[in-house]
Amino acid sequence: MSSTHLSIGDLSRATGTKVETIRFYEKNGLLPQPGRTQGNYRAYEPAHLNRLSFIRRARDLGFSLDQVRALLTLSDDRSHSCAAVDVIARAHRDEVERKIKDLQSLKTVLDQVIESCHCNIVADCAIIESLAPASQGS
Amino acid sequence: MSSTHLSIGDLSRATGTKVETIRFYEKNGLLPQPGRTQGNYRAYEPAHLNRLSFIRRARDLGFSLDQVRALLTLSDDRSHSCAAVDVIARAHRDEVERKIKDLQSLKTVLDQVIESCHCNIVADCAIIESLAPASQGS
DNA sequence: CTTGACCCTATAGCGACTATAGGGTGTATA
DNA sequence: TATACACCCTATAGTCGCTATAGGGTCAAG
Ligand SMILES: [Zn+2]
Ligand SMILES: [Zn+2]
Ligand SMILES: [Zn+2]
Ligand SMILES: [Zn+2]
Repeated sequence: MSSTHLSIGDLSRATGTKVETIRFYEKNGLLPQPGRTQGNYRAYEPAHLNRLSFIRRARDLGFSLDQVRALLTLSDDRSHSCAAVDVIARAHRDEVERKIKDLQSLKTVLDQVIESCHCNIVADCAIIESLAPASQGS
Repeated sequence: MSSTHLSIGDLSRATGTKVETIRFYEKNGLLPQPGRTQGNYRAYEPAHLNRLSFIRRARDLGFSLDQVRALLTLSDDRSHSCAAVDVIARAHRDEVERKIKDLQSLKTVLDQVIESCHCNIVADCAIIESLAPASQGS
């Protein structure tokens, strides 16, 4: 392998991505197919590393693979308006906001349920009671 | 079907659970197999309805199916200490708490990223820049 | 007697990986 | 030179919690 080419392991180490995940991104059209060595090893260019870093960063920020694909396409069209980028980012932020709210009200209920358990045996357990619809007799 | 028996559709309507989901719970050992009618229809007892309500309530609270299975087993052993119930509930609450924190710091970053976009074209877009590792040239 | 609502099984799909089986390649060392 | 070992390859199946589809059977009403 020439010094300008990177193996899949190099990309893996450089980005903290599992090798299988990199192949998965390729199979799913997020990462373009690289050239191959004589031994059929993938031989990446630095641009591949940049692209993979982009993907991972976007994934870290919680964007879906579909959103990442869209962001990549947009980022390739450098002269295009970035309005579409903004739309994707805001949609994602709104979703994160919704999830936070959902989890917060969930936690409130869980706190109440857990707090209410001052018992010893399951028959009297307020946690179990809070799950059961009525007196169970199965 | 006798009036004391419930069809899968009855359970579905009573709990807001899709029919396929009920069969899925049965296949995965959460809901015991009911009797069958002459026409091979599932014929549920009221106890099944209670159990399904329990499952759904626990799922609404975000417990995993494994956790629900454990809670069901514990709730069947009425004389047992409820310490194990407490452990499951607290573990779940802690996880929810962690997720909230993760999403909150995620949202902070997303807010910053979105806020920083005052541009017009992708080439200058701060959102794209925040994803890219360096200047891209692929 | 046919329509239509309901039910059955079995299987595949979702998202985003992860893991396994069963091999091939390339290099360092005994 | 043998061989050990790290690394790479493909293809396929598994994870979770459903959901959807295909291709049928059952049952009551009109
Ligand atoms: Zn090249
Ligand atoms: Zn208790
Ligand atoms: Zn019965
Ligand atoms: Zn912008």
